[in-house]
Amino acid sequence: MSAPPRTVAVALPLPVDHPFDYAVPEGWDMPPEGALVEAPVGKGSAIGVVWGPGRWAPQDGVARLRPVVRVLDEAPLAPALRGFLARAADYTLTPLGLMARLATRAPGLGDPPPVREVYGPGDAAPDPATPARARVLAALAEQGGAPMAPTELARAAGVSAGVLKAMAAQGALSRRRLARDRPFAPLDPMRPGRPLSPAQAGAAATLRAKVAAGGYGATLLRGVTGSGKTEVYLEAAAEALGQGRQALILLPEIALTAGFLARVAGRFGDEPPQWHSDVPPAERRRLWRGVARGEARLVVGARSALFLPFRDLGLIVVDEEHDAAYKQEDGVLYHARDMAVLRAACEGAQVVLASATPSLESWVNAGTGKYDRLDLPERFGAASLPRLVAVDLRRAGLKRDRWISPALAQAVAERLEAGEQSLLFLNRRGYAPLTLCRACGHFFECPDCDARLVEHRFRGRLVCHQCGHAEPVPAACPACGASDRLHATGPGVERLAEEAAALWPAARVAVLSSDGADSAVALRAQVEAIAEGGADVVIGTQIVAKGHNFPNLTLVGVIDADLGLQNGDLRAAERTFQLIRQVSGRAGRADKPGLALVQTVAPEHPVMQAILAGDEAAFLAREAAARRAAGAPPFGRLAAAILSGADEAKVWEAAKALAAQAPLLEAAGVRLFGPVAAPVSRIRGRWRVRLLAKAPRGVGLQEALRAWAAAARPPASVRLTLDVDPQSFL
DNA sequence: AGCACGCCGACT
DNA sequence: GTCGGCGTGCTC
Repeated sequence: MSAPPRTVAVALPLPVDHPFDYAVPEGWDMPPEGALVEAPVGKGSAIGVVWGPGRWAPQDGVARLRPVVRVLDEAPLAPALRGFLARAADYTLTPLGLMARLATRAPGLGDPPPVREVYGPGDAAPDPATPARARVLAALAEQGGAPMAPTELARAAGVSAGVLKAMAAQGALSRRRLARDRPFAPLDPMRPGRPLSPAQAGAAATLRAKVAAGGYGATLLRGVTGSGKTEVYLEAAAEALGQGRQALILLPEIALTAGFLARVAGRFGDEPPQWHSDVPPAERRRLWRGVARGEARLVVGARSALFLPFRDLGLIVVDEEHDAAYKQEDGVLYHARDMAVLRAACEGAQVVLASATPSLESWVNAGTGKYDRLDLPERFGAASLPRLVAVDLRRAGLKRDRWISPALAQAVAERLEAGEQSLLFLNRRGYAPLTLCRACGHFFECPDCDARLVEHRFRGRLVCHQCGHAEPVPAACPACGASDRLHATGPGVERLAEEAAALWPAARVAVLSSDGADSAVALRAQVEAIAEGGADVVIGTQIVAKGHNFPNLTLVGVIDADLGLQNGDLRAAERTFQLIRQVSGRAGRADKPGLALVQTVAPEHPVMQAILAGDEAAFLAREAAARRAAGAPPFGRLAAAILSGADEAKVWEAAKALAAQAPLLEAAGVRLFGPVAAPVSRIRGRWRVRLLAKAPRGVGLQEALRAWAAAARPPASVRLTLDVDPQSFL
């Protein structure tokens, strides 16, 4: 009788779609499925997840298996989480190990928990009993014998650290190690929250009942800005916590503000832990462990929080579910909203998608009954939505290089007079999108990308918005040598600020864009400071649309409402509708009605008409009909194949080879379009060519794509990226 | 993803 | 005659 093979299959963070087998050393306990292990890979080692028993057999040709290095002292990933990772990997065509890494991405996992040393009273009497030693014991006695940190004790007793060391050595002091990690503040689901309106109370009761019933369910929670969606889904979170389960609230990163955390604290008595890119390593580790142990009950986080190792997740909220920031666009490509629904299904949890302007996908899913729908009709606190008025730019009589129409300027002046804030919205960073030589027509382009350089006058640089390349603005044209002929063409927020300063010299003008701060935290702080009254005229890109309330803001001016409609993107109309709705929703609070002036060259455009009429249902219905007719998402499915490489000819060659394998896709019911040069045909020196696969619902799109990509594997110098459900078509 | 092995140009 | 470019393939 030979002993059973002591092997495990380990999912490793490699771009290889199968787990690797390892031997478990004799005398070790077999690590359970889901355990985190360190395993040798090539020269080094990596942290992986035990995915099952090894499938190795002597005849497989592998001479020997290398042994696992160590089993990390962390909770194994639960079956529900592993199931989620496997299905997410399958759906997004991502190697399992790379997907699993998202769930093990806390630094220092497996390290012993951080400890601090403390001194308490010892068993022995000090010998000799010097006055200094007596003072030490007295200082401890004053604390009731509670252990103290060495520095603290030494200071309290007025002795040096050496005295403590000597006392500890002879047993006059006891040395203990305490966990340094703070415990998680208990959150009280029974604490009464803010009073709810009847509509809120009804929606909250429905969600509570769904959470209480247990099991999977999905709800689209729809309500205009200020309708109190947050209070409603916090009730659902309270229910999950009351059941002893955990809850996760996902927000677009920029919406994770102190204001939001304070609202949660208002409901539960303390702030919940947060998870986002600016959380420092030690705190990430503490939270990862706290979540795995079930000690952290409610987590508020950005999209990557979706991969935390919850022990018993009862609820996921995806706030601002329509937000494009939920799509992860590099590395592992996934849509956090869709993955949240998948995770909820795997966990037997409720998922709530909340938005004032739902995505068409979620709207359709609610229409077909795949999701339930809850509407919060009126604006909480009796304020009304802002009045939306178009300003026809064709008749506005704007002077050259001016972007603020007289009507808008007049409205801003009135707000300044009244001591109220105005917001001018323009979704363009920098000073001007194009810098042109008026003598020879030369314009500035990025040396590494197919993109114009954007002038950033505050920084005095020309910047590439694709790769970050920056160069100083020259005094003379580099092509023809003409000086003083370089002309900034078109508007950016910085230029708008210049115009605003000229129009209203006494006003405090502030620019809010992602260029203004070097971390997400700093940016949030900046938004908050301005919202609290730090400026009279706020000029911002789309970051002002997200999440934050501007209590004293009564006017919104949309500088160029047509901007988003210019690219032929599938979702251009939807995005424009959502963005303008969200931005205009910033105007007006409880007692001050708001006004939104929408500057456009095409007020008769159906999208503009829908925005102005505020008729969201009609807009969505029309958009849905158009997408259905085109077989576009969510009625059909798309996947993009992007080939990229430094050698343009090789990239095209690889793209044509893939296109030649189209019959493989056609046979499975998937149509292939392309290849075409990507709209941004070169980024960071890499040429990019796109293909688009389109399938009706119900067709095994991923399966077909896998076979197709395998049949025409591009050479190593060309990278193939498969993007299932692409959101961006660049 | 890293990393090593493997065939063709500028050097002590 | 070698050192080194990165193109190709592997990692249990």
